[in-house]
This record gives sequence, C-alpha cells and structure tokens, in this order.
Amino acid sequence: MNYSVSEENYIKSIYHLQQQTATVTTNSLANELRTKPASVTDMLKKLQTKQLVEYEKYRGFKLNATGNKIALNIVRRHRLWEFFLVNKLGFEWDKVHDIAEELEHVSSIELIKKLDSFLNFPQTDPHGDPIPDTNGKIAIIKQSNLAEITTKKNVVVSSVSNQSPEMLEMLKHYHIGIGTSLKVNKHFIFDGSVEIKVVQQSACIISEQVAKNIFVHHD
Amino acid sequence: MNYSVSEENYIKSIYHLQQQTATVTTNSLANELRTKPASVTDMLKKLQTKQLVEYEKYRGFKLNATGNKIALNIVRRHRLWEFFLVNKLGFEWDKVHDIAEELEHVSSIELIKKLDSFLNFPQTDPHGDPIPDTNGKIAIIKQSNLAEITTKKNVVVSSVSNQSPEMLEMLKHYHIGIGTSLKVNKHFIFDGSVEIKVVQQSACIISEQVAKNIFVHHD
DNA sequence: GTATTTTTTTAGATTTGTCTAAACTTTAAT
DNA sequence: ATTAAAGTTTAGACAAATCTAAAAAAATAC
Repeated sequence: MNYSVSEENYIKSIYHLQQQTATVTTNSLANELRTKPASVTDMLKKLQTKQLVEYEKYRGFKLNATGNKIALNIVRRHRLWEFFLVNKLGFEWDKVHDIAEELEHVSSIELIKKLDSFLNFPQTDPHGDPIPDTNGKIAIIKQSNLAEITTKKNVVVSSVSNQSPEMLEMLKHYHIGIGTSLKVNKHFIFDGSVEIKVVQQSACIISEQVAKNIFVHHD
Repeated sequence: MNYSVSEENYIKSIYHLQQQTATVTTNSLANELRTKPASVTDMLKKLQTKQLVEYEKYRGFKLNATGNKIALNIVRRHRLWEFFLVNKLGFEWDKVHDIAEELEHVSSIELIKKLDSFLNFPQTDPHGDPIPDTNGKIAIIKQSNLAEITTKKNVVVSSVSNQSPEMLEMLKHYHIGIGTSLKVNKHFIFDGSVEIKVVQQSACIISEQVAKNIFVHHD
C-alpha cells in the first residue's frame, strides 16, 4: 500500500518519538511536526483505521508491527539519501536533513534498491545513525555519550542524537563530526560540563547538554 | 516563489504541448495530465492570477516569459535526474520517466546545482533531449527524423520524441537507443515505411509513425 | 444561416489535511 | 477531594485540488 507524504511524516515522527518514550502524546507529536494537536488527533484516527497504530483516546499511541515496518522503511530511505547527499554530492552533513526529508517520499522501490547498491550498501548515515535494511532490521549500536563516559582513552564519535541545525553548527565549530577521535579529560560536577580534547585541537569545555548528545564507541 | 507539485505539473505539461502548437487547449492539457477539462480550467485561472500564463476564456492559453522560465527549470531538474538514474544508478532509459517525475519536484536549488556538477554538467538526457541551463537557456538541436532523411550514409540517433513506454519498448526490440548508428536503405511510398540497417543487426522495416519519432544527426 | 456537435466553463460537491474555538478528560495542586 | 491547570478531542470552517452535471460558447455540418 501507498501512503501520502503527510501520513509518512506522521509515521516517521511517531517512530522517532517512540525511541525515547514507548508511548507518544498528542502534544509532543504536534510539536515534532510543527502542527496543532487537533490535526494530530485527526490524522491518528486515520492511521488507526488503516491499522498502523494502537490508539486509545486521551491515552497516547504507538505504532503496531505494520506501522513500525513502514517507519523503518521511511527511515531507510531518508538515511540512504543523506548518505548520497554527503558522500556523492559533497554536501556538509548539517545541510542534508531538509533535502532528505523531501527525497524520502519518492516512492519507487527499485530506486532505493539501486541507490543502495550505488552507494555500496552503507551501514550508517552521515550522522552515524544505522540504516535499516530492506526488511526493516536495524542495527542497535551500543554506545555511550560523553556525559557518562569515564575512560581517559581515545574514543571515536559514532553518532549525534540531536540533529538540529543549531546543534550541528555548534559541532562544526568544535571540529566534531562522525569518526572524529577525541578524549574526555574531566567532568565538572558543578554543572556537568565536560572537558574534551579533540585530536589536533586544543582542549575545550562542552556543556552537559551537548555532552549527552554526542555518542562514541571505543576505538 | 515556490509552486505546488500540481502547479508544476501543469506548467510543465503546457510547456511540452507548446512545443507542438503555440497555443494549448483545455482538452489537450486535460488529456496530457489525465485529468478532467473542468480541473484544467480551475487551475488555469489560478496560474493566470499568479501571472504565469496568458489565458482568454475559450481561446486557449500559453505560458508567458515567467511561466516559460519556470517550465524550463522543471525540465532541467527532470532531465538531470533522468541522466542520474541511467548513468549512475544503472536504470534502463525507458524506466526512468516516472521516477524523474517525482524527483523533479524536490525544491532545493543547491541540490540541483550539486547534482549537475556531480554528473559533470551533461548537455542531454538519456533520450537525447537537451538539458536547459540554470538561466533556462536550452540548446535547439537541428535534427531530422528517419521519415524525411534521404542520405544513405550512417547517421546517429540523437533523440526520440515519443517517450511512451510502448515506444521505448519497441525501440529496445529494434536495438535502437541514443547514440545508435544506423543507415536508411529505402523509403516505401505505399505506406511511408522505412527500411533501416542498425549496425550489427540485420536490416528491418519500421512504420512511418515510428520513423517520424526517431531523430538523428549526421555523424 | 440555423442547427447540431464539440469544447469549454460554471456551479456545486468531495477529499485531504489543516485550523480555531469550545468541550471534555486527565493530571496536579492545595 | 475539590479545584485549577494542562492536555486532548470534537465541531465546524477553510484551502487546495479534484470531480460530475449542467450551462454557455465556439466550431462544424447541412
């Protein structure tokens, strides 16, 4: 079955919010989609009759198995296009989100199949997020963020969870990207800020809020 | 300014129909867009208030300078994507139209700029049609079709004007594509059919209708 | 040159996705 | 345990794009 751009956006947003809280509220989804709660309720009824979502009035909602599979397919398309935009067209990694947002709705299955192969079957997008496979299987990469890490060894940035332009602009300023090598020097208890040392840069301090969004794996 | 997918489709279709007849009728446009004449009239009023089209009730219509520029931009996007699909993703040239139809509506200017450069600034799409430049300038390639050609020398297929799947399927059967070398042996006066000899193939006869759609240039 | 056919437009309805404002639930506060 | 606040849903309206059926204009036939 085929879904409208609007439906796809709702499905995808529910999926993303579910990563944090198992059940999603009307308000949070309205906020995510920059729309009004009333519109969310309307669309949710529709998604319910299409059997993509479990929904109980006033009780929040979540994707069912079918909805989840569709969401993962959209995420797959989004992340493949992001990879394409950065690694083939030469976009900066903080400029691709909105364009991928449009490209992800192009519906040809053959297109994504051929794109995947053209890109050489990448496993993660330019932000380090894993790309689901055709069946909706997605690698869960165990990783820790800079606020909780304790080792003083070099670690490698594997993903960034907040991908707002504001955050990405900041990361660029700090010379941090996916694959960047860095070391955690010290945690300040007072405000939770963290001193880090990015290779070939002088040490700097990032706020706890930023630290929590930067995920790394041990090289 | 930004236009809806629907508006863009109307603009593009008017452009294409204008290539054949300077002024376009409601019926022909409805037919081209697989919609109803009443819908065409509605949209035309809208395009008129947006100052993209010259329109007089019952008298047909045509794009004005602004409309033309927008049309050429859409055509540019379409043909660049077609080139990408064939030459990068490895699609057959008769399978790309519908996908390009969706991709052409992705609105980022930067995207098309970078795509163009990634593709190495191609001049024609996989069907041999010229790709307009950023300013809407489009090369007019003087060419003749197989029905009117008289030389017995080898010629090279430069474009095919009817790009329906049916036509393209047929061309594939004859082993004819853009860049194919062939020779015209004989015109049959009775029905206008033409005997041709494609290199490395045995001679065959094509109907006048087909011959008129195959354009060539002299190598 | 009137009558018929074809083409185009209008009028009114429909669908999708959105909104505001009001009503209703749930949660939190005292 | 009421009351107030916050969150959610309903009701009704609206814009975009479409449609059908009927009216109007233009083209054509005789």
